[in-house]
Amino acid sequence: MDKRSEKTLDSIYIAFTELINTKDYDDITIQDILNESNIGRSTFYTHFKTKNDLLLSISQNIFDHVFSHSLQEEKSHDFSKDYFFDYKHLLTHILYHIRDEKDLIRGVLTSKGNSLFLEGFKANLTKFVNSYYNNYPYDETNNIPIELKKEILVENFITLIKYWIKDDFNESPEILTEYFISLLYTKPLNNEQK
Amino acid sequence: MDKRSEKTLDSIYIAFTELINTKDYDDITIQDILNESNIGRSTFYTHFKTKNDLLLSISQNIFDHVFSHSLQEEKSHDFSKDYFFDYKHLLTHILYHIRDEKDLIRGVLTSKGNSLFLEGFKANLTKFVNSYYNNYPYDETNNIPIELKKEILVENFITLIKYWIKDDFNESPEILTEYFISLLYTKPLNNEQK
DNA sequence: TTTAGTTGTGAACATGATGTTTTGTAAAAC
DNA sequence: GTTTTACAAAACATCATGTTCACAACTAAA
Repeated sequence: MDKRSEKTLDSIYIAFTELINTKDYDDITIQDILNESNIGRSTFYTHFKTKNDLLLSISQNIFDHVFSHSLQEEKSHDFSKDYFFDYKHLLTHILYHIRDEKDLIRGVLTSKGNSLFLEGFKANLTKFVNSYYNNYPYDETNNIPIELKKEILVENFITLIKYWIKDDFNESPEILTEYFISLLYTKPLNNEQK
Repeated sequence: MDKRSEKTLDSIYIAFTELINTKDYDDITIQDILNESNIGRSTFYTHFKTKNDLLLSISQNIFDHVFSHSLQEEKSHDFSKDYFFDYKHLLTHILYHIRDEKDLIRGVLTSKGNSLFLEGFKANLTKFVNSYYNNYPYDETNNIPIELKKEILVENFITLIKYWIKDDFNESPEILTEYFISLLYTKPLNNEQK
């Protein structure tokens, strides 16, 4: 790849990371990105079709980093025993990768108008959840439709990340994993249930 | 209020409801709204400052309908006994109101660029959750920070609504309430927990 | 080092949405 | 019946978007 292109893409990514931490995605104009990165308008359009296209590209970079290793590990690994421990380990692994990208993820997950990123994030998490249920299809912890349960798991994970961001990534990935698992298997109430 | 204003606001609301069910919020232009509602540009701007201002107004209408009765009931009611049953009842009540507004809520909750509505929705749900924990501050069902737990509850409720929408509001509010409660108090795993 | 091909740049331009202002008209309020 | 208020239509300035073009800068291969 041309070194100039690389340099250009880098400055665009850096400019975007800078901007997304100062204002909402909706409020960032392509003009802002051109000013911040000091590149020409036509240059931007040779690399990206729209602002959303840029966000998709950035999101994909994040997902590659955060998920690819996990999914690869998932395929090469035998989950017939200790599946629970293994998935717990994968989860922690993902959290470590998320922390690596904290500047970008904080910006993109805190910002309004983040639906494009969220969509992709959920899609990747859904793959992960499906993989879990493929290896362990019997979930009798509560009597709700399995599709709803999966969506709840995905949303819970995202809420966990947002909590982590608010906490400025203070707690460890291991603690976060414990929180997530704790949400899955709660103690029943001691008084009336119905 | 002037009958002409009322009529104008109505046509704007109706036009917006129509549009939000055909395209994403981001893609709706003020021009679209003018065309759909057959009102003049200047008329729109005498009532609303921006498109977001319109969405805020519409959101507030929804929240007034969905939540006001519940919060009023919550204040006048004695929750010292049977708090659990009472909150369950309030929850079902809220779900009935949501179903009343299903066309608007479906559009606004399914659409991309819905962060304004979501924000207000979460704020109202948070009030509700806080009210619950004020009357019953001891939650020992899992060992996670109470603020995280509250956010999870709010997000779970929204996920539940989205599931309901996908299901085209087929299941009853009572069933939905059962799902939500079932998420709160799950059975523990019978094999290893840690 | 030269050359051929690719990529970046600035400027100019067309387009379309936003938001403001003005003027005349119709409806509501008193 | 008079006054007040809301409306529509049109014109306008502004701004972001996206395209085009001619030229400069860079890369890679001979």
